[in-house]
Amino acid sequence: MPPKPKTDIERLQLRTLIIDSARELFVSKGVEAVTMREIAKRIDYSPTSIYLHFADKEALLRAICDTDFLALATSLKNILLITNPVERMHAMGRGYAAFALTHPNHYRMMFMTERTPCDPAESSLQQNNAEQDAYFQLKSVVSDVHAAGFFRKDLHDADLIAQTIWAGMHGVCALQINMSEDKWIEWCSISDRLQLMQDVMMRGLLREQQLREQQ
Amino acid sequence: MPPKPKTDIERLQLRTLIIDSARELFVSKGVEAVTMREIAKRIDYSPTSIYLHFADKEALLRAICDTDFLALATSLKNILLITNPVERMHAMGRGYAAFALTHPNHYRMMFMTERTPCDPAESSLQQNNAEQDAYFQLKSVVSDVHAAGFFRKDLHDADLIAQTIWAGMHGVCALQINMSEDKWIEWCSISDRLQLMQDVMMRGLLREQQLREQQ
DNA sequence: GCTGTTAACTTAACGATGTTAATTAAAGAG
DNA sequence: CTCTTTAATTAACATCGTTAAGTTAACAGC
Repeated sequence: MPPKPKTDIERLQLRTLIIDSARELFVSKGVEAVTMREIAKRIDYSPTSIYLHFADKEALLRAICDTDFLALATSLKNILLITNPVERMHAMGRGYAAFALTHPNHYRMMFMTERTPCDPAESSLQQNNAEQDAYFQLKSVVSDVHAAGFFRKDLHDADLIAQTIWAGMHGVCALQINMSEDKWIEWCSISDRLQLMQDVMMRGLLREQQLREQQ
Repeated sequence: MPPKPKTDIERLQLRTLIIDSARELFVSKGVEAVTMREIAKRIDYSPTSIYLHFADKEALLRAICDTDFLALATSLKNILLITNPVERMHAMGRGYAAFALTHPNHYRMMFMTERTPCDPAESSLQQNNAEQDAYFQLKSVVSDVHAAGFFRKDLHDADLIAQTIWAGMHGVCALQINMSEDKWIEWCSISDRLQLMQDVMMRGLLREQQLREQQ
């Protein structure tokens, strides 16, 4: 029963319906449960209809990723309002970890799964937009801390600092998501691990004087 | 043409033949290329024969993992001979990253892939064996540094410290393996990122006096 | 009003995958 | 020589992503 003409709006609605249905499956049952056939069943279409909106499964997953990247940036937005730059940087780390640990499936897909590299040109998100680009948010905060002269004197590259902070938080979150059930390791509590990582980052990056003041 | 009796040695030989063949495929073409049928073709057996030695694909992959965990511990063994404990801890970090980045496929499977948690009871490796357990190696080094009184005065839990160091190195390596092709980020060189992470860890964990001496 | 053309959608099918069931062949035991 | 056991095989199943070939309905032009 296929009526013919569909406005751009209707096409977009169906597209987002597919994405939402796929995400529901994904969140509740993990990435393996996301099959084209199951998605189709949920929205009462045939599996092949999905291919009218997405080139393949990979493209569909990347569309989900895009909305998740936006969700991450959105969840961090309020933190940018904190005036003290060091405190803001600290809060960014906490906010990032909170997102990762409350949405582990999303986080895994975004940062831990092998996937064709994300090209900004093909993304629906705007790079260097403070509302959409979480890396830009982090880099901005790092730049502010640097402009205030709070980093150690040999640290100048905002990208390098941002990527190191990211790596530190990512390391804790990724191990937690992937390995926390592993019986080989006697895991300390995730809050202790997060706190020590943040502490180490601060001590390792900031001037001593600045450390005392934050205290 | 199945001759009947097989000694335990022959059974083990075939088992390791399967593992080796699977690993070859895995290393050269990635985890997706590892199919039961392809493995079987390589060793001139039927696909179902593999199931006489492994319960399922997951078990086979875990067997590969086990040999890789051993390979990691072996590659770090010489580092334990370094006398200065701080230098040893530093070298452990470098050695770990070197393993991760020269065997990215293995590293991904060991630490970045969703898999049923590893139970020490079912592993072929011995926990807390300095030749086989890389985490034990790290924890030993951390304990030595702690015993020497080189950590900051508020740091006492060797597990917590080890897990934080691990998370820091893992963060850098995991982002490199998974995201280094991502065009969204202007990645700094991996050597710079590794060095800053190690630097931050040292500054964040060690007493100031100890930092100056290492300099 | 009839007739294409085209868009939306479906059914059928292909090839590949992990895995199980049923079967065969050979070596040893009695 | 028969019987059991074991290594291995072939056949098959269900499921997956994906493509090809149809089907139906709305619009355009005459």
